[in-house]
Amino acid sequence: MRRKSVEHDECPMSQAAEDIGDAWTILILRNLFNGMNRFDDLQKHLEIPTNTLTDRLKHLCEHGILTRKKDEDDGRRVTYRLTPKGGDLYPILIALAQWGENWQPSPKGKRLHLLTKATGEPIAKVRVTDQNGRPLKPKDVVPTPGPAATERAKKLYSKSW
Amino acid sequence: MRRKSVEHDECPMSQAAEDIGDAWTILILRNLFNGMNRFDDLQKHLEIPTNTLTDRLKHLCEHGILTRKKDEDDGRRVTYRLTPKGGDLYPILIALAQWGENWQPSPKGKRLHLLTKATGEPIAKVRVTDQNGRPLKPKDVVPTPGPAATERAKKLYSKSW
DNA sequence: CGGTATCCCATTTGATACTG
DNA sequence: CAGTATCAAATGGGATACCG
Repeated sequence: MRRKSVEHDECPMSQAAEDIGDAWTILILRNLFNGMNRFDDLQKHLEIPTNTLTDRLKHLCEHGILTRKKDEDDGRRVTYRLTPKGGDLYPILIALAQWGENWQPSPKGKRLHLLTKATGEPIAKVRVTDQNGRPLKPKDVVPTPGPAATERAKKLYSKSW
Repeated sequence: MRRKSVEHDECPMSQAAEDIGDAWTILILRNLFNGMNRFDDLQKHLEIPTNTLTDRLKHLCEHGILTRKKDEDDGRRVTYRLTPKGGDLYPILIALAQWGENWQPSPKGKRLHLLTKATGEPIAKVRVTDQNGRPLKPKDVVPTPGPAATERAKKLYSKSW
């Protein structure tokens, strides 16, 4: 989406969404987290047009979420890998998966189980907590504008609209 | 985004992203979590075109994320509120905010602090954990297709591509 | 107040073909 | 293998005007 009226760096939330909120991008990241890291594996598995895949990969590389490296043995071969910044998207993807599975269930049952490798138990639900691990609801959290907050953000959080 | 080749209910992750991944939608949800629940407050604060706002609100209502209720006193007045399904998006929004603040910092400093109301301390970083609260990395988690998984998903998670 | 209805235009999508 | 090039078609964005 291209917007005129909303400054680009206004909100860390929507800025993040702009970078990864696209559905193709989410699918690509999902596959990368599962170890699929070559152009044509992605293309075949997702059935994504090659130019769209190029576009998304380029965008992810430019934003430091992926690295693109040529294989040293085979110069034609390219590998995409998650950077630390990319790897840190993991909680977001898992939270999306849990929400989707929970609230938009398939009539046929579960699509995806996320199990702890060590024990085989399901992982915990991703939550917002305080430093001691106590769950927090929206009303328990105070969003406070920092020095780089826009006027708009300050307005929102001061509730003087 | 409209796609042809990817079945609509394939992946809970990308399906969730389709529902809320749009940047306007994220901004609207953010404002709703902050208690802004009227059409024209949203419109003025976000400077979003009215038809786009209508579109996003309708979509969110149709997907059970918001309710639209007319004020009993003033029949002209309408209020949008988060449903439980909508409220459960909170961890996703917070995770997006934390990632954006962390990895796409503004040169001027922090834009948003998220503080625990009870203590004033920053909230914890949203993480993926096991049932005992121990942090899990992608390699510690086994994604397992459930009964409703598509062939494509099974293929991905079996790594036989 | 809370929207609809139009309109136009920039962008994006996906198909197809081609290349180093 | 990993893309580029091209292109027609769809779509979505935003401005403006209007309505119950």
